[in-house]
Amino acid sequence: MPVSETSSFSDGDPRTRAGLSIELRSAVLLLARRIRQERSDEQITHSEYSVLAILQHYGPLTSGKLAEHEQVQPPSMTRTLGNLEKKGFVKRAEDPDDRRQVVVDLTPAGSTIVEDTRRRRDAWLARRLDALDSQQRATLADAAQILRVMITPQ
Amino acid sequence: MPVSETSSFSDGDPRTRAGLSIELRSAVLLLARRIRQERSDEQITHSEYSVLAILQHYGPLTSGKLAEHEQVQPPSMTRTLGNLEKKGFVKRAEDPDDRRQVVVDLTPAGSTIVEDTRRRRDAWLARRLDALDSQQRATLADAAQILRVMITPQ
DNA sequence: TATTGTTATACTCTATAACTATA
DNA sequence: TATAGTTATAGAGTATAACAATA
Repeated sequence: MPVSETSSFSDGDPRTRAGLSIELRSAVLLLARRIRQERSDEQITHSEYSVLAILQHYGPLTSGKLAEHEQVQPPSMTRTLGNLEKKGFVKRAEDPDDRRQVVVDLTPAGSTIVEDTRRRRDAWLARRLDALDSQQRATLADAAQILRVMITPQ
Repeated sequence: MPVSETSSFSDGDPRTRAGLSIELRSAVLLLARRIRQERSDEQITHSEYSVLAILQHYGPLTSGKLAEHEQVQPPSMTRTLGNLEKKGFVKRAEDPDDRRQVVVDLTPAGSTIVEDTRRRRDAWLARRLDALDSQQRATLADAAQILRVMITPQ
């Protein structure tokens, strides 16, 4: 491998447009896999935790709104909610004003687990962020903002 | 929600340590899903493409080296290689010096498909990167480098 | 008719455990 | 015994298509 290379690919210099695409994609896919594998609390998966965290923040939401927030298709949310309901962490109820809609809310157990889980679930990533200097953290913070805008459906 | 907030979570200010963890995780997971869903060429999945790209760059590698490069367990790589072999894009051969090892290489069809696919597969991400200004792209490039180091097993 | 959610089904990605062949 | 890879099995996450209930 030539000494000038900083990555695995011959066009992988992240300062070029093609290189940025390659490097960003590779880094993002690896990090996503790592995050999903962090299951310090065996009671809930990452997707489930994510739904509980939304409900904790926003309060009761319909299945459709949750799917939209998570950018998944409705059947995917139905499945996640089914699992959460089986575990006793959410309850589903018909909206009395529009009985097609299902309003989802945390149970007390769900409230407890999402609070208890947050710090443990964050441990892996937080530990690595702590190992960075403040300049690097600032760069990642900026990057997260840019990515959020990029990802938002146009 | 306080006006100072930039995100969905009450501790989601990416300038705080907890907020950075939350924002980065959310952005990374969404982007990873989007990238995996980009299958402009229906012949290969993203994981398969990724293996072909490595082989194109490095030349023939053992199954173990490929698993290490992709940071997956050996059986995961076995499965991906099996799929690629069925599709005629790689061939596997015993290493004559150590017959436990399997050396994997691109077939001519594999070489063709990885080249043909690269630009199409990159289209979604590249389009969005092109919409950014050069300062934002530089930030993402820096972030990709930082993430690469963070992710690397310690 | 249009919308909301569910069921049925299938595919991708990944893992762990147990095994085979070779060193 | 140790290593490289495979087979068997399972689970998470997601999708599309077809459907039911309600508006």
